Amino acid sequence: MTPMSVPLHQAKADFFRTLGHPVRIRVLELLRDGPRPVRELLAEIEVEPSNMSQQLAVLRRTGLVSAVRDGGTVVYSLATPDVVDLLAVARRILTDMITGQDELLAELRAEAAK
Amino acid sequence: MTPMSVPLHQAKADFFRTLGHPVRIRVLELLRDGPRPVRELLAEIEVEPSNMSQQLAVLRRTGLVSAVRDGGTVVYSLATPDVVDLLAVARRILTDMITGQDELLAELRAEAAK
DNA sequence: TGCTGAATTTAGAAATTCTTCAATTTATGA
DNA sequence: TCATAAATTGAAGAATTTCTAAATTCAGCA
Repeated sequence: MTPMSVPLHQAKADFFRTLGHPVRIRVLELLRDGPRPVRELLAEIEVEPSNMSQQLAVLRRTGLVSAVRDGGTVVYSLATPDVVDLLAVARRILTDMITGQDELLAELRAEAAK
Repeated sequence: MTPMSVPLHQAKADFFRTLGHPVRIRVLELLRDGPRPVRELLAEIEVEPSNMSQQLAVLRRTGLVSAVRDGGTVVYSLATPDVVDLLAVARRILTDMITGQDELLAELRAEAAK
């Protein structure tokens, strides 16, 4: 049996890890609605320009977004529309988990009221 | 229009970050096929028991898996079947992205054929 | 009780990631 | 050419995460 996919699991982990940053998540969500120049991303997300560039570089390296220079500005867009699905599934899971916590909280309250 | 709350983006990022580790990914994939005791997870994944416990603790904290004690062993299972969808979408994106890297691509295809 | 296997916890060092600041590139307009 | 805006890059220190090893908990059993 092949040394079963150590690099594959690493690749998957690396992929998810690039999503593990609030600024990068916000960028992807903004790009869901279409391409945007860095300037606009900076207007919507509170972060220093250099930090934004760093996070954009991470997304670029992973291949999730692509950048095109247009004169003085650089326009970013999603490299694949599949990212939209991923964010949607993630939101569904988070919604389920938070709902579950609410239910648990309700149970605790009911128990305390006895 | 109300800005999406900062804590929400943090929650999303935290969620993805818990997926950003090869051992944790591997555990979730094994649990896809059903509940398993820690002993079996250790038999399939090359990692020290204490390290495994730590990664399982991360998954537990996030609410992705749940653990039940059965005598001397502890059995883990997926907390929500949605995780399966998430892994599937992620694989689809990876397939698209790494078309140039033949080795990884072959492994992904082999996995899809199971 | 004392022993053993299974699993977790704790603590610390090692490695990685994040943030910030200064310097640099690229294009545009005076 | 010079100046400026937009964006990126590089490097350092701070903050997190990860890994390893030792100690601990828990259940079952001689």
